[in-house]
Amino acid sequence: MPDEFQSSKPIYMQIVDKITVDIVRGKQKIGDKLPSVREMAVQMGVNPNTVQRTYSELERMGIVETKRGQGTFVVENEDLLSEVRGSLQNKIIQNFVEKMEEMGVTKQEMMAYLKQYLEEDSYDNPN
Amino acid sequence: MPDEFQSSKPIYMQIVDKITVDIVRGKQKIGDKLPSVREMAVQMGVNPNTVQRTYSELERMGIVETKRGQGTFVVENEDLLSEVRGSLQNKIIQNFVEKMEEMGVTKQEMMAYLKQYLEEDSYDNPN
Amino acid sequence: MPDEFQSSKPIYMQIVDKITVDIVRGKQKIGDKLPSVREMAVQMGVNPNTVQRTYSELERMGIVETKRGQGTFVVENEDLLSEVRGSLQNKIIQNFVEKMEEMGVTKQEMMAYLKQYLEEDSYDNPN
Amino acid sequence: MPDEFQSSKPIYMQIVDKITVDIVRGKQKIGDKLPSVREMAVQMGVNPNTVQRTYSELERMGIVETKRGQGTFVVENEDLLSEVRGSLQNKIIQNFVEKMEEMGVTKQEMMAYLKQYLEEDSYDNPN
DNA sequence: GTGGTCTAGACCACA
DNA sequence: GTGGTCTAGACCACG
Repeated sequence: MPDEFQSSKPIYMQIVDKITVDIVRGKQKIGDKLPSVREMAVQMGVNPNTVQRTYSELERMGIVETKRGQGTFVVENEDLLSEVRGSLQNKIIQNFVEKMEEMGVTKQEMMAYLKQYLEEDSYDNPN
Repeated sequence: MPDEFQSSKPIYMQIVDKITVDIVRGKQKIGDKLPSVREMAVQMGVNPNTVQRTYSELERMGIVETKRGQGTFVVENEDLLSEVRGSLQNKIIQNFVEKMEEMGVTKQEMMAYLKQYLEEDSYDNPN
Repeated sequence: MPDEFQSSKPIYMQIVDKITVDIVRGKQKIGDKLPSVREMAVQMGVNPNTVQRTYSELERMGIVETKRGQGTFVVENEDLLSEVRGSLQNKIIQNFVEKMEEMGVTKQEMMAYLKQYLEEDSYDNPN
Repeated sequence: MPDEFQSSKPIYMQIVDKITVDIVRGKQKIGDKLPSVREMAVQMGVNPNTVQRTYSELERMGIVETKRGQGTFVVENEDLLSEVRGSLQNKIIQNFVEKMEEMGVTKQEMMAYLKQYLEEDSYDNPN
């Protein structure tokens, strides 16, 4: 099995992921204006073109819309955002299960280990 | 020069991870001889130097030992392997929890979502 | 410096086209007074200078005439307007045929496709 | 009605259109390799990045696929290409009908004018 | 000021 | 050699 070593995700996609999470978990609210391309470029320490590409991708995904000469805004469509949120969570769970199965862990064990981990964690950080 | 963006893990480390998993989950048993550097290089489709670095790293981690003129063998130390196995699993769980928390998911929800996912999955793939 | 790519037609020419169509299809009748340069500029959301150039061009084309102190009027020459109308229609047809030929569509097919399109369209919008 | 003047389509989209037509009408056959990004850039008198963007868009549209280190190829899916062809033709027809209607031409007249135009054209260029 | 496009030139992983 | 990403710096149309 030659040839399947992951090269790092492109920067503009890493930013896409970051912003998507921010939007989906409500850190950026519906209708909010995102920082301008140039601002965001400075914040991220990246070239404006890279951010531009990020914003294009976000628009293509439909979770952001741009108004000419005004800026880029979180789309006002709660349903879409919910859907994206669900899909992201599912991907995380799926990844987790796959990796655990690869380690030879059964489903019952996964549940047990997770429960244990969360309970230990709760002494410092009760929830 | 942005620096907060992850570049891909070096290939030799990706192979380290892969072999570690193979050993820890018993695909490579205690005392087994690993393929020679050249063989492994062919199998992985990479340069022998890369495999050499991989084996060095595995030896440094203590889960493999080289016998001059004979080859590279999985170390005969069940306790160590157990420890490594536990540590790997913990890392996977930790990563999962962090990502879910980043999405604003509470611990209760994590358990519920995972349970649901595993149950859905079981129709085709009962375990 | 690539040069074979169309840059957008100047705005004043786009307005020329628009007004020409309005006149030729009778939305602006023979002898009608066009809005003043300032009015039209507001209507179109452009600079008055731009409209000025538009009116000059329309006058050069002969389909409009300016009377000092009174305004700009559609020329009272039905024949000329007919001619312009025919020429515009011909340009549209020509453009259509060229594009279809570029797609490798034969003349018979053009007729057939157009007929089909118009008939489908007629369920909602009979004419 | 201020504000609807067409700015020229971006160069990379003009190239997209051009290549799409070439593919769809069979000038570029199924499985054919497109010129490399750099070659095409020279041919078109354009920056390689612009062509790169064109190729990305073509891939996004699904009518082209790229093989790492090998090149960009026309996708081997006759059905998809047929569909695209139909859609392009429809767009041309639709544009034609809209413009003619804007000129106050009825459907019957469109058919008649087109027929007449095609027949006149046939003296030089019989088909 | 905003987003969008384009060029020039560079570096990367891949085959 | 191929496609893909990134930077730097420029210009545009828009509100």
